[in-house]
Amino acid sequence: MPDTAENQAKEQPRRRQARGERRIAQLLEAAATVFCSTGYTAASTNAIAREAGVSPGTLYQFFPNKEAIAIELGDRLMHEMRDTYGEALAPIDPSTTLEAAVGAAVDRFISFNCDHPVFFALMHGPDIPGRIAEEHDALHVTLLARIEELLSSLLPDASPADLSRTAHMCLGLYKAGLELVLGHEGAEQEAYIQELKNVLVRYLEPLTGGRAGREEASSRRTP
Amino acid sequence: MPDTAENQAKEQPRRRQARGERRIAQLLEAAATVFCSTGYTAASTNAIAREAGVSPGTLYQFFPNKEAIAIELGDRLMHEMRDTYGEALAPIDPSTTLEAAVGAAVDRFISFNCDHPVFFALMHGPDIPGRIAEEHDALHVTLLARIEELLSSLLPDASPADLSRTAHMCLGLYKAGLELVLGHEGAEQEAYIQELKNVLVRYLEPLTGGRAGREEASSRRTP
DNA sequence: CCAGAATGCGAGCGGACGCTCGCGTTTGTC
DNA sequence: GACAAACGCGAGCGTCCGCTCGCATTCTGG
Repeated sequence: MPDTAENQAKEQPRRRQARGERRIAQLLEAAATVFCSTGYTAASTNAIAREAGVSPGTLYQFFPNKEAIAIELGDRLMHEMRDTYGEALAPIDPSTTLEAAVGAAVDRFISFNCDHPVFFALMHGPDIPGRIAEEHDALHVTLLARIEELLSSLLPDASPADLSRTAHMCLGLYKAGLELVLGHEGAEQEAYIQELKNVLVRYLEPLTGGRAGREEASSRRTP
Repeated sequence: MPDTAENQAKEQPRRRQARGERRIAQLLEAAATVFCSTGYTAASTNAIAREAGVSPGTLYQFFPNKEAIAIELGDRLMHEMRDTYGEALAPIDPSTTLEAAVGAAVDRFISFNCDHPVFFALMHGPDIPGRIAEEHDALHVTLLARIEELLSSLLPDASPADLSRTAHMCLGLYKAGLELVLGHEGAEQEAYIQELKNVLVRYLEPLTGGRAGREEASSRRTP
């Protein structure tokens, strides 16, 4: 069964011109701006269209409804996020310090969230509709699994329940730190990043029993 | 100038019957339920009235608008909160352990938030209108000042900027832990409370330089 | 017991917002 | 150049929701 017009109704039911792709990118960028400043529910499709400099009708030429805009935006962010956290959490190099590992992971995640503030806005609102929440949960679960995997190499004698709880704590602590980091700029922002790293390192350090890294007493005070 | 009908227009412009006070309490309770399950913006006044078993008109007999409901609810929570955190953060007893001080404060705050889940719902939504955000900010600032005061006795040689940053971190960490605590029940919830305490103690311990409490190496592992 | 105030009701107003529809314009294809 | 399809527009439809209004019922002071 080759690609007839009927059976691919869900994939690309419509042939896009280059202009259309540009409009889509433009609309997604505008949506990101509006979502960032007002949140998902409070953002009106008319406002998004206005921000993009097009009419409401044009917006609905490319998106079936408001939710689809957030879905598509979320999808694209997810892909970038997967790349980023792939880089951020992949190396389980046992020769590195806990401090260095945490520092690298935090730096990558923070830079991603600073580059895409809409990610935080979309994932933080309690008002997001079903589909986005599902995707968020999916990413959340994947992230937790990855963190658990990393932690298991640091804490081989922890029970699965403890491991899961510790992973949840790490992610929650990161989110809390992220909020503070995004709320400041320049030197103060850098200071909060360092504090976040301190929190994570000091939280995890006593759990390792001196297994990871050579220097144990190196993260005492912020220089 | 005694209380004529004109000059007290903003205080009690209307004499309430006992029935009215009951209705108000009933409506606030219903509002708390609805706010908890759907958030502020998504909550409709008709839904609140329905939850309370009264008509929309009756609701507007006692509240001028939707915002006023949240304001009043917020005000009552604020008062209870002030009492609670007054108890929770008041004793700066220098003879107690850092661990004990953190543990006591966390326990009191957690129990307050568990008793009034709507507090978390109202304070966490990014959709809250002006007045509530103001009150939230006011409480936030007061809390931070209180935490800073406590920290200054623990870290006498820290700069004001460091003190403020540390206080912000502590509050952020607490919020993160609270979210996890509220998301679990029973033994798992208790475990998260303990983890939250561990995070705070381990974060603050290295900063004290061994000033508070007798035992320094007592909070290593969760029993 | 009665006048007036407080309480209670629910249909419905006004406006905002998601989304549609008809029609004109641009672009790709032969 | 001609035809179809994709693009673009903006007035406006349907709906939902905060809130009002007129009227009935219950309470309270004198």
